[in-house]
Amino acid sequence: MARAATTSDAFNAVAEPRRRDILNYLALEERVVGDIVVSLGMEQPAVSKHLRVLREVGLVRVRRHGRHQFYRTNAEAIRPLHDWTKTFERLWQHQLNRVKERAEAKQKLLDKV
Amino acid sequence: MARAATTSDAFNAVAEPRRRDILNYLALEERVVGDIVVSLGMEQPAVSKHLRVLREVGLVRVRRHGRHQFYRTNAEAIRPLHDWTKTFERLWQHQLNRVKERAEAKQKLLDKV
DNA sequence: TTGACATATACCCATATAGGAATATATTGG
DNA sequence: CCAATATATTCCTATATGGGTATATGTCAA
Repeated sequence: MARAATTSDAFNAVAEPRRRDILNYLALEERVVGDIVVSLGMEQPAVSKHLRVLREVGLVRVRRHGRHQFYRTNAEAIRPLHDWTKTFERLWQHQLNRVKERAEAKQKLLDKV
Repeated sequence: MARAATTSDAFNAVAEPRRRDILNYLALEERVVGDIVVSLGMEQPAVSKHLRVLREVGLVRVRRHGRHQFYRTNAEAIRPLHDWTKTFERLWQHQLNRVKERAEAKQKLLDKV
């Protein structure tokens, strides 16, 4: 079997860095395809193709106005990613604490000398 | 150009669902490869290959003891993912509020009838 | 040392990619 | 209606994938 399609879920869709760039760019306000092309310095067909992937997994929404397509990030679709990573939050805090404690213990030993 | 390697960063590595399963499984305590095979019902070579990818991007740590390899999730490596998704947190809360407000406004109209 | 056990690697294959170039499909203004 | 503009699609290709299956490597136990 090959790799799962980029359109199979949000995880696969955001694995591509340029698509994350686009999501960042469209986070605060809707933009027209041409704006993305200029601002991110990508080829127009590349942008359209990335937008298609993002649209298929619900990461962006489109609104058509004349010959312009206004895209914007649908933050809600990023939530599953956030939720999954969040389950590890407690752990890395814990791991960091352990590192810190060890460092402090070591320092204490050094202070005695 | 083809898709970026699964080993290019954490984003690509966790795009594969079975690898997320493994990370979940190894989150709380270190485990031996054979345990993963049994618990997640995967073929042993498949597990080894996924572990290799996870190891290359620092998502798991290994400790060898005799012929056993103890793997555990390195939560710290998930943090970049969490940080990125977190930048959208405010937005989906905002978007949800707008949906809620609209629903309430609609309900108010219906109540009048 | 040898055999059993634990894990990793090699090999094969169907598949989907991302980018580039060219072209198709809308939609508008005049 | 036509030319111009905005966006999407098609075609091409090199590449890496994930799953099997088979095999290699490494390590212990007797």
